[in-house]
Amino acid sequence: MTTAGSAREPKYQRIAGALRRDIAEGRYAPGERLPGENDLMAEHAVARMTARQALAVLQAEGLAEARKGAGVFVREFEPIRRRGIQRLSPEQWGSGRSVWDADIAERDLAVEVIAVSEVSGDEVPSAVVNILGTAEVWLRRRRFVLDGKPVMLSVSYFPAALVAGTPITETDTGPGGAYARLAERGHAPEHFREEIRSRMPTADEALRLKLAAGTPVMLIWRTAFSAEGTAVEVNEMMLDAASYVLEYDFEG
Amino acid sequence: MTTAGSAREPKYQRIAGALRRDIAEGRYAPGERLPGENDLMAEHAVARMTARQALAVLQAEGLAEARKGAGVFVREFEPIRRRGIQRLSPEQWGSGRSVWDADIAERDLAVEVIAVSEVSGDEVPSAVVNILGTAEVWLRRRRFVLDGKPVMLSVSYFPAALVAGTPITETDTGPGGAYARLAERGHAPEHFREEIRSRMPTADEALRLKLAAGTPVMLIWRTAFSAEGTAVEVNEMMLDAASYVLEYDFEG
DNA sequence: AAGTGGTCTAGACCACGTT
DNA sequence: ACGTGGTCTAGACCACTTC
Repeated sequence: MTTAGSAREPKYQRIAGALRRDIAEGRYAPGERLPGENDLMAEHAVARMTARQALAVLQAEGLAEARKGAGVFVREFEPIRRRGIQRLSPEQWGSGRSVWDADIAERDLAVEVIAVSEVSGDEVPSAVVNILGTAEVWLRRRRFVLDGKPVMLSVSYFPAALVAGTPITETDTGPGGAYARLAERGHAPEHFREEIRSRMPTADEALRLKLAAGTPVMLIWRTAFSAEGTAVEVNEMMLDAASYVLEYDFEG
Repeated sequence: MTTAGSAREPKYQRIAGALRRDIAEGRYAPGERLPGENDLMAEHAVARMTARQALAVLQAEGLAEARKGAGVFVREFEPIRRRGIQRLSPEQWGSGRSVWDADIAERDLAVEVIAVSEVSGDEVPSAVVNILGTAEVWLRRRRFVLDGKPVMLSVSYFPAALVAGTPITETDTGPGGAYARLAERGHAPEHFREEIRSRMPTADEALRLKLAAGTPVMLIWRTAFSAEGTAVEVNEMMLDAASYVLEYDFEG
């Protein structure tokens, strides 16, 4: 049940369909340049706007990517495998490694700490207040950059009462990261919940993640609970969906 | 005499931004109609294509939805909460309930069995062959429809050697579903792995899920392993991302 | 019947990247 | 310098929904 190509398929869909088939069948390889607006106008005898519309379809599907002044190219990607469960075991952060280390072995990674600050009241999203049970929190805002491209934005919220005076309130949280510090204070995270959504980014979000058109984001909201069942961290992550595969292993 | 539009931001982005703000601040409620092309042309003194482009931005972000002949409307969502782990415990399918029952309590659900067939060789995706270790498989293709809208497409693959002669090869798998039948044969699924990706759908996929523009899909590839560690099922699911929140609970 | 979005044309100027 | 995609205009006809 593909195309159906029935009587009245719009021209731009027809053109887009032909290009899509060519990409799928490898006639245009990842990274290769596709026929441009002028090529399509000549080849199919259509107006510029119609050729544009055809290329826009492929970009909206995430199959192609326009580079100003250069052309439209077939997209290529190589996703990061993020293991949702093993990566959070104490063996990971207990040994002085951050959980992120578990994800990528030998690629050029930079973790930028954008902000570490104490906030309260209206400045804290009400969903976070509800989960943590307090509006007095420390916030850590970070950006993860892989091979020069931002792949994830992250905001972690910690109850101020638990982390005041620890390195969690500083740029460098020390060996093992924030979870190791929480454990030293007797609030080791033991139970986790991750909620996953996906949607298209706003213009602003697309800018901050340098997303190509047609790329969704995945939103992960993680809550970490201590042994007593109290929430000790809420972490809102926004991932470039083209850069990630999430993996969860569990017993039935 | 064009333009030059005072600032660097294109007109259509300016118009889209104003509408986006209005939506965020509740001046247009979910389901409500937005100003149409003609309204925007008059209000901002622009050409039809420019007004269209502004509305296209909001649709691409998943914020708005066009209905032919009617107008452009603010989208509304009410996601299904899919619990990735508890839903697959033996208590669920062991008691004669299908795992799906765990997701939605009181909404109008229909599970359509599209196809049940034996396939082999080239007809089986090579990724599936690699995991199951055989190219002789039974396939079950289903569609899940909630409140009249398709929300998930699913294809399950089972090794033919394990399921031949069982109700898994028929339309109705019986109480507890396929997993209960596997358990009766001594191949109870015990370990699961789910891989999650997200991307924009192709035109064909959007049609089959009746997706609004600007809606990504989430792809879940689940592999079920028996106690001996052999793969007994591979399930490829494609979900309407606007209809789902995935949830995973686990210990550190 | 009126209004809506969907498609399409045939021009134009611009900012940008490659050459 | 040239070709590329990005933006924009001012028209047009169509299919569809709503009244």
